[in-house]
Amino acid sequence: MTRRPRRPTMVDVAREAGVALRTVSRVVNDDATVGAELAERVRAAIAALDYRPDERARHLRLGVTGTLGAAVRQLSHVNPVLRAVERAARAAGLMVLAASTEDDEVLERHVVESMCRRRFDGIILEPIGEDHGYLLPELAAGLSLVAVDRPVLGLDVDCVISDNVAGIRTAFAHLVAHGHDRVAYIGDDERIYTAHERATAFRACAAAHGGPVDAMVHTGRIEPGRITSAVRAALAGPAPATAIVTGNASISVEVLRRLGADSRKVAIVGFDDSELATLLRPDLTVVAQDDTAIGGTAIDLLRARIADPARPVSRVTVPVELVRRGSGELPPIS
Amino acid sequence: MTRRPRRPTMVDVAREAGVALRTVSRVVNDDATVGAELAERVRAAIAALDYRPDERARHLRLGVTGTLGAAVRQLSHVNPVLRAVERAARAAGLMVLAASTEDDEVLERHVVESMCRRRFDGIILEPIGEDHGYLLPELAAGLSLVAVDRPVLGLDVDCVISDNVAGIRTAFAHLVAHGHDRVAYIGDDERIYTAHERATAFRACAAAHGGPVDAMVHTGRIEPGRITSAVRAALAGPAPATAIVTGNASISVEVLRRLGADSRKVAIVGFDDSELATLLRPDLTVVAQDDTAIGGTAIDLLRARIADPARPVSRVTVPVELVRRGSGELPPIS
DNA sequence: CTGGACTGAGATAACGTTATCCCGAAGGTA
DNA sequence: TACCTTCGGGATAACGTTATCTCAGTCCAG
Repeated sequence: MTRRPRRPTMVDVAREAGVALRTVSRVVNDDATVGAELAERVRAAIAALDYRPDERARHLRLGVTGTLGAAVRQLSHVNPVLRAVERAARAAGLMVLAASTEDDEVLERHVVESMCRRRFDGIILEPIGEDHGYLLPELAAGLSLVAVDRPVLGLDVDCVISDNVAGIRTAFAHLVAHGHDRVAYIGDDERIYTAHERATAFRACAAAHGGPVDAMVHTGRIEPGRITSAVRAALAGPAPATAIVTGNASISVEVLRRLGADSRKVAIVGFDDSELATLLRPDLTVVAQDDTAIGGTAIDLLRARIADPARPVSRVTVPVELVRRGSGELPPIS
Repeated sequence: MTRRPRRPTMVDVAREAGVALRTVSRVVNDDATVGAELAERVRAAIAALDYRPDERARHLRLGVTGTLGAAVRQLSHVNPVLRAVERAARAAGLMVLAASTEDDEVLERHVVESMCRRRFDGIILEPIGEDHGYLLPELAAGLSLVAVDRPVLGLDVDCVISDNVAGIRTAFAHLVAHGHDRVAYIGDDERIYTAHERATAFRACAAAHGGPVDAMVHTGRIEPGRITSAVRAALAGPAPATAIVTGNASISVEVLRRLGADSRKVAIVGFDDSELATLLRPDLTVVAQDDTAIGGTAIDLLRARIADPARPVSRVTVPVELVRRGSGELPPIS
């Protein structure tokens, strides 16, 4: 008795049913050209042997795998876009298999190359880092890739991104409309593309509105100490900010953590919606991304790219929406 | 010119280098039995053609894919166990590819069967629902599977689960030690195995401690209305609870949302740690699962199962830990 | 010198599918 | 009856790897 029993193959089924290999294949693929009686015999043999087709062989022969890869920063983090991607792909009859890049350039490369070697039909990537040169030969060899959330720097690749500039503008204008004159921005490390784009947009708003710019913008890595000092700096001095715009959901959490009970005294508009937004009093006003649209568009672009590798590259910008919940409507207290 | 250029294969490399196919394979696999000069020529050809091995063919030939599947409830939810699984697998040189089951039995089956047809070496599953009969033929055919978080009901399958009973006991004892006599439990739908196990453990604690049991236990689906009435019921009446144990992280959030400012008046111990736990005042005392141990053990079990399909099934229980943060140390207020 | 052990590299057969051909039987018409 | 078409179904060749042989050489002992 062998330890791991060899799985039955089409040959086994064919022998069991007393037909040719090709006929089994026909039955499995619902080919109409096989007689009813034979088809029944084949199906019986399949059931008897508990035959399961081997997709590896199928994919090898077909050339196509019906599988999309998703290389995201952290699988185990909240990622509504990934959920939308899965759903859209499922609706299109494609399977999405995901892996984490853990914000590590080396790991990202490893993951993407693994997916390429496995000949996934296409890849959805949340790109990290600056150097994506390793993608060049893969793209040349026919890899279909769509970047999400950020573009692939230096490469002409399809991507779908939120309208960060409009989001920041909306947040800023909203606070100004509620009487705020001194608005601070606390954001993530500007080496991250999205963070940089948002910070830059904020600087432009602040400059256009008049008043100090650099003194109101605090960006850098998400570390407890940095956030604490950023909050302190924003709210201190002779002309403290009366409102804060935060650069993403994690920053919002950290800022709220620092503010504690003081969060009622300063107006806040956060970028990115999150579960916590409705946990606090007042609830958090946010600039929400349209996750469903982003995920759906990503799958659309990827399918189009797979269907026609020569089609022109498209970079889609998805609108964002201001969700008023109270924290952004507080009046200035000085 | 063809639209999608055929990727170069080993045959192409062999022709380019003027060697036999087998020699290319040897070079790719770092076989020492190939002369330095030839190896160099082959490597040059590989670089010139931008050759990338096709894992599909490799896996088909080898019989093994070096790939583990993870079928989890929601990819895009916080899931520290999944992260630990990925890391442990990576350390073992295996790739983890994950997909969501979305708490849908039909989808779970679809995902697992897809992974089986792709001949993944093994699968980590967060089982949902009651009927996992579809797994039987797969297991018989040699599928290696490890269940995480909950067992596969009715099937004798490896699994690794947190010590829910000990966790509830610890939480209960902790509150009693801080002077609480009337402790309520608000938990998830008991059709979910984990929820049922925790609720049952709580009932046992309450019964052992004396006093009402059923009146203190509120379980059901996570819906705003239900949580609201559960909280109200727990804190109302002639003998209101002075402390609450919550059944999981989502319940904790919802309960805290309902309590609002009142959260300072009732002691709370939550099951599952989460990011929000340190957002509020006082911070949330929780029974934390050892995610790293769970994920690591799951991979260990899976690898052992793959190596020896005949080994006895093991069901591992991982200890939990009480993390004191303030909310569980509040004195009773009546 | 010659025979055997060793060594590097080439033919070739798998792995489990699908697709291309081809053939034999049935049916219809001249 | 002979011929042409139709159609179900069987050989067999891919798909791109790896593994098992086999076989020329080279080197050294007898």
